[in-house]
Amino acid sequence: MSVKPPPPDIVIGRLPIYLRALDSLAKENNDITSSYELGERLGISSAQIRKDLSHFGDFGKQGTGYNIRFLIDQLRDILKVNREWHVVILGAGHVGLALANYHDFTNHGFKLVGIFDNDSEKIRHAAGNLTIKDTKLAPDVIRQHDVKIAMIATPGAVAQDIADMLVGAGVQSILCYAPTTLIVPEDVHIQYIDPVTKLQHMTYYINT
Amino acid sequence: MSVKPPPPDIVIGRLPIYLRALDSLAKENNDITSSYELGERLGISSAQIRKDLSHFGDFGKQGTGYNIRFLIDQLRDILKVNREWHVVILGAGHVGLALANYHDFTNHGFKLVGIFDNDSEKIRHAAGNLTIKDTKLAPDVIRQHDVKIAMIATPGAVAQDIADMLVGAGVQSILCYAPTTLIVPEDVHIQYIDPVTKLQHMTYYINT
DNA sequence: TAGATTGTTAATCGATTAACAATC
DNA sequence: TAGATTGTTAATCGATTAACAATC
Repeated sequence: MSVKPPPPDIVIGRLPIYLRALDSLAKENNDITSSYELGERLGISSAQIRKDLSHFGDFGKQGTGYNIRFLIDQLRDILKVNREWHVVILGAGHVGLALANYHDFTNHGFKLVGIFDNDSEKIRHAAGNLTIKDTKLAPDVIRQHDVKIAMIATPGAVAQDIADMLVGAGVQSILCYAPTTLIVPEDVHIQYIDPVTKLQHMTYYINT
Repeated sequence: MSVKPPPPDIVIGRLPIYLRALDSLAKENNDITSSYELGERLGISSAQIRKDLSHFGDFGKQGTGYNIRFLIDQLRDILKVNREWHVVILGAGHVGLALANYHDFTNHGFKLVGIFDNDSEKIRHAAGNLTIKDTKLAPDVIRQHDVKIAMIATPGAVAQDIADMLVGAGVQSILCYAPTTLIVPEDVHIQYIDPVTKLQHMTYYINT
């Protein structure tokens, strides 16, 4: 008896990209699309798109393609983004404040429920719809709002301590803007957003 | 006669992470390190680190490990970050302004030489050390300062037009904060930073 | 029906890991 | 010298692609 292996993480990572492209096709008043059209828009082979989707079900029709609304709904189910998630921000510097004002979170079901900083100068000031609170209060807020997702926008030097605190309070997903690698238990997922390392990746290829 | 294949892009992408870890080891007053220690810090196998580095040279000593200062210098050479790069920002919303105030760019040799927006309300206002200029002026500034790197922080809907303009003006590397996939010539490199797709990648794994 | 496009298989391609001789 | 760690090889593992029968 063979057990079906879980879909590869690299495939999971492409689903949000597919979803974004489908949303934009829907906004342009299309009803159906094909793996070819989608691949064209994303610079991905049609075979890869079909293979990726086949991990989760048969969503298309031979000869026709994919119903866009239907595929959007399926992907939103798979990714669990068909609900509202509560999110906290740690650090209220320029990055944290930009995140607090980023409307695409709300548009996609990510509701900000807290922003925290250690700096008493910043505490009680506004940030988007929120008021900056002392970092000490973060665990309480996380538990009260059943927060599973946090964004770290602190200096690199304190990011690991913050991550430990978040994990202790029940956070399972961390979006890390701090320029450092975090060590967390393996059931906690991290995505890194460090513009400097991304720029350094590209400078390799620049010919002057 | 066999031609050595170029190092894989996935390896290039890890070098900045190694560099960052080495910088932090150096700051802690270490002189040497090993592939084991580095792997420990980064959650990467020591074999992978050695293999990755071996694409570029023999940087270590058997029995001893790697001289940190030396390896940092080598990696900075390889990645071409041992010089100053001029960078422009397109879009002066919250994200663009946060980027204009992000000091890690300057610390790593990325010098901001322009920030642009279409909104006449924003033009002539300050952003970090810069003054926001009309987007129409971007091609001139890019050519004057020999800019090869741009960051797009505009709404998704205009990002492709902006990218076309940048490529036309000579930009080879684009860091894209706009939530869309860009189509560019193959000698132009793009890195995407879309927090929403990264969050959606992680929600898949959350158990409630 | 004829044309189009899926889902899937098998082949190819590429990346990671384990193991170890070389050697500091 | 003995212990440690590299650089490299071969084996393993995993991801992508090409091709096509199935079928709408």
